[in-house]
Amino acid sequence: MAKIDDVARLAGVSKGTVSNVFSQKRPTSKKVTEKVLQISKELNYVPNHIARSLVTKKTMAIGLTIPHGKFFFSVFHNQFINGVILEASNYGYRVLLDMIAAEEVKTPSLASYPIDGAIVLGPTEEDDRINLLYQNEIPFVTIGKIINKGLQGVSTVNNDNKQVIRDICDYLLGLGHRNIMFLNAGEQMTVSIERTEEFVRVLQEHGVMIQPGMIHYKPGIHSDKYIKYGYDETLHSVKNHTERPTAIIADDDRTAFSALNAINDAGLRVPEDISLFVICGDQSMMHQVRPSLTGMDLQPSELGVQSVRLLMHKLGILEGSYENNRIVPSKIIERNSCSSIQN
Amino acid sequence: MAKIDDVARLAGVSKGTVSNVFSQKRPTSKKVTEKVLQISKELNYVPNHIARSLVTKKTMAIGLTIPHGKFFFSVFHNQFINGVILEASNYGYRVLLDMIAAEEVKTPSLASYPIDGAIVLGPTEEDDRINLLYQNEIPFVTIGKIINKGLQGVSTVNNDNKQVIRDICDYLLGLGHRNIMFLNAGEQMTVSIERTEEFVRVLQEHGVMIQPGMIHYKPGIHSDKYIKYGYDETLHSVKNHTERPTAIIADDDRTAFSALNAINDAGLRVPEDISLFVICGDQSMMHQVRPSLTGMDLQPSELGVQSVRLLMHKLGILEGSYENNRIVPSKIIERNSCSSIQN
DNA sequence: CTGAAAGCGCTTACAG
DNA sequence: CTGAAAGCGCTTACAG
Repeated sequence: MAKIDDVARLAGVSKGTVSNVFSQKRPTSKKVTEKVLQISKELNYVPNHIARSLVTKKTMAIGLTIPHGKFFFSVFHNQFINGVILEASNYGYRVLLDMIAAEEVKTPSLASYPIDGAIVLGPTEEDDRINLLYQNEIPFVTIGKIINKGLQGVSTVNNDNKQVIRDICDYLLGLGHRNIMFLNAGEQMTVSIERTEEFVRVLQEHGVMIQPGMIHYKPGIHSDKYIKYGYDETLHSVKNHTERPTAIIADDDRTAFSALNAINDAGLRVPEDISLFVICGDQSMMHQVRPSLTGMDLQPSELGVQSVRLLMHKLGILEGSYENNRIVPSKIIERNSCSSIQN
Repeated sequence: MAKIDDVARLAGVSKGTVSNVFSQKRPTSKKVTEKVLQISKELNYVPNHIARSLVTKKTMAIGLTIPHGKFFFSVFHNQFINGVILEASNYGYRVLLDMIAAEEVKTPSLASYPIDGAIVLGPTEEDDRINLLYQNEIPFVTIGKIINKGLQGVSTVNNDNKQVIRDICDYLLGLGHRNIMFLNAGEQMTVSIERTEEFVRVLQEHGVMIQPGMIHYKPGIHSDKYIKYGYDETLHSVKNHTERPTAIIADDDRTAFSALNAINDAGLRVPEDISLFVICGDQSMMHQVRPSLTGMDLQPSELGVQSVRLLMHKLGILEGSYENNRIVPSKIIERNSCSSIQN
């Protein structure tokens, strides 16, 4: 590969000038510019990104750290990543997919991360990934709330989980439902905790007592119950004819499918007998299935876009003041799986 | 951030020695090793990845180039990427998500790609991304066949598209189906071309004439017909009671849903009236839906793993001889959407 | 608008 | 097993 010296020599200019033609950081005369460009094309020259990075201290890449595990990608993550890549490319940034494994954190014998900043997906309490970034002084943005008293100026992009649940409950209560079952996400996740709190609060505001068995949590990803989460819980509750729920809130589309199957297997129908609401699912899938599924649009792609923008602010690429905690709005998309209760 | 000079000075050794402690490329005495490690820990020192790359000419990153567009991520891509990341991390490699836009290719004013090799998803004929990689002398592996006479030693990982179609046809023919509708992928894709060829061949071998309207192609992603592909085609063919298909092969799960909806809307049932076969879909989704969908398991994750291995061979990381074109096997997963024809 | 030179933080023959 | 020095391919004050 040709290097800057080759181009400089053949173009009869200095290395600095060649550099400026490509970086545009200082003006170059039209004549010189053309000559340099022509020679570069002939030599198939392109500036070496690594060498440039070494002096500019910028890699023009952001890391997207994803939780370690085999099944980490959901449609939600998908769309999120989509938004991240698209927005990052607007600033000339590339995205480095990073799956920081636990072992890696313990043996930091590796070279420092070649990224300018990071976006952390699914942060947990005591998150090693975050500590690592913090130690290496790499600016980062987390998706979802992070509980960590030690760290200062942590930036977060998130849906308003409480508002989401409030909206859903208001919607179902408005349809006359009083007995609502909630198939929540994993118990240890901060999002689940917030949701449950708000779920209980809203229902109590409306004078609805929380019964045992009304709230369930998704089993761990390595549990064999993981894959059929929603089925047994629904079937069990539905068989109880006196107190059976008239509406079910499902964490994601897959859970909703399981619930739907259980309802059908019990000889009941959605939405005539039981309404079904999906918090987080693939919109086009929810649209195509019969009955089509009413649910929330959490705008994962927008979450991705906003997290990149926030990071760009922290990196000084984007100027102006900014809010360290951004909320991405969500809205209910009504389809055919919820109906008002028949008395 | 501390640098190698700081560590060397405080540890009372040369930079070269510090370098060796971290890289392990030359032996260091236990005493020196411990001292260096201790000082490094105190200073929070980690070798600078960029500086290292500049001299070693290795970035320890591979690029995953994905087609430009807003909806590029399907479940298939998902799982594929999953396999890529997991396998790459086994060799200490990171994955740079790259969405080479058309404009970018035209203005190569950007710095050379900081990657050691690349995996190209969804190559098309006359693919600018491939030309770019070729020009920059970056080793790459394509997923799916690439038609390009000019390039030598191109490596490819792929399913055996013809075998896939042959297996599917054999399966359906074995169930007694003779009138099979094929909802294929996009017309311009090499995979579609191969599939159609084989579809026609197998059916003709069994004495089945190809009728007009038996083979359809997925509209472009920006077409408004894209989202409902499969519905109109199915409804139209199903209404024709004398010649209606008894089996439908759908490119992906979404297309299958559309077909399923059309069949139901026409008052028919799957699989009693019409069998439905999915080529490429999310297995767990296909499992959960009712009726559960019989289809192919293309092992996208394995495709990812194999493409990384092949690339590692090309990079000289993995030794030994290797086959430049790898085939990942696929198998039929029988569920409840196909049944033998009732005469 | 352009050039000469120092320097970014490492690794790697070379020598011992 | 260790050190001194050159060099990886750029950018960037500094000077003109």
